[in-house]
Amino acid sequence: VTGLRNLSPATVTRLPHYYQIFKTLHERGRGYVSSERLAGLLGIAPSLVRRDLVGVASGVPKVGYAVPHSLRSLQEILGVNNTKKAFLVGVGSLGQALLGYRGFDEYGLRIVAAFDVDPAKVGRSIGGAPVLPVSRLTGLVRRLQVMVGVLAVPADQAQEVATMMVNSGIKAIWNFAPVTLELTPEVIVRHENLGVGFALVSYELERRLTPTSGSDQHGGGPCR
Amino acid sequence: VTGLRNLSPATVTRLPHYYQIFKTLHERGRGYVSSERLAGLLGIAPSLVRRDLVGVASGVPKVGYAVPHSLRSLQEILGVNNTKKAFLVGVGSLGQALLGYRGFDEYGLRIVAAFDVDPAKVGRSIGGAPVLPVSRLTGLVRRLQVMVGVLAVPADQAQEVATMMVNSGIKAIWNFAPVTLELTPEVIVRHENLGVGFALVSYELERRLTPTSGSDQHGGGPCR
DNA sequence: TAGATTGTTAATCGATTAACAATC
DNA sequence: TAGATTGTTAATCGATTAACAATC
Repeated sequence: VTGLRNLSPATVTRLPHYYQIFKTLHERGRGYVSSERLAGLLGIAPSLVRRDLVGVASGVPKVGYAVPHSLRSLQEILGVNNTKKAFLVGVGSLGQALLGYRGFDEYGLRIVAAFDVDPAKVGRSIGGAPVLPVSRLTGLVRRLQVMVGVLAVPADQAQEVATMMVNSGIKAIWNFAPVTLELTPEVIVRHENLGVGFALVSYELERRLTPTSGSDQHGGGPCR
Repeated sequence: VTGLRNLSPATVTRLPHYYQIFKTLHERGRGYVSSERLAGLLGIAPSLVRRDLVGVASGVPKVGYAVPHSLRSLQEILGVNNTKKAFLVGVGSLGQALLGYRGFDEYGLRIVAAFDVDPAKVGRSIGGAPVLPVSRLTGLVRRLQVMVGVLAVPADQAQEVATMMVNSGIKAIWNFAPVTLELTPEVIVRHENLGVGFALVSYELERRLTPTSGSDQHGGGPCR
């Protein structure tokens, strides 16, 4: 009931979805929820839900999982006990959307400053983060103990900025630019690719709409 | 070499990453690439790369996969042969970022129109899509044969808009709003949750930075 | 030819499900 | 108490890897 460490990667990917669901249920005033209902919302088996929630929340037989308690527990695991400071580079429309996204704190991401080359953007403050000139990044990473770099620059500048971030001491890069970055293997890189989400939607549409001979119509369950 | 249908879900999730990589390699003028190099970039085994690419591109022993040919083939599988029309609702910062994202076409997503309740936003055109009043959505879905709804509205309006979309005939919802939607099981729903990406970065950081007794330092490979 | 790299199969691994005893 | 739902284990499934023959 402390961190992500002991969980499997598969469980870790589902945790934010559980969080989302518990938050929604909480807002709707539901006090308890069963593994069966959660399973339905996630498109997985109830037993897997119960297993995922070991070490997150304890359920009550015949009643289910207490929504407020589980929600608080998830907040601790994902956010409170797990906060990482980050710099975001590139204050275009995507960068601004990311900065404006209230709720990264809840997942443990604290964007302490944003950077851009455009002097017109420098000086403002978006979503609580000041926008600074990129030239100042290098000097601030170690001083503020920033671990994560969020890359929201155009594709043709991503490699350059990524290299600079890593040289400045950043340990992990969360890349939203549509390019493949080449960095030393010690650096953690995650390429966020919007195409992935849509490819899965598309795949599911094909599967359900193409009338394959004599097979069941749809596999059921949402694709999370 | 036609669609996504015959591929495994796991392969489908990687396809956009392959596409990205091939595009980057193409821009850098590389003519061929080996499964080993691709595997390194994706953090998977070379044999899995070779298996993924069966039905996508054919490699040449001792040479590798032809970059331009593989790229074109991926474009066909993901985009050309697979195009779905979509409506986007909610032209806030995220909605605008999504509309401005050149490259959805390449993944088969064609956003033909955007919708917003704010009259100030209506009438403009962003990323080639006209912004219309939400009231006009229902009448246009069947007329234009729109399959997909992209939800970029605030959380508290998402359920309402989603229900409307489904009643209008939309078959799949790609949801960027931070809420859990409740819809009939025939509807395909994908909840895009930015927390997932960051949770995995965070997980990897913990894994590598926490010095567990006598275990290997880092598992290596990027986390895609 | 020799050697590197593909395509493919069998073995391994991890994740998911089904079943059931424990529990409120 | 009876019944529903959890926690946990064993069985299943699918995805990944390793190995190797085929090929250029």
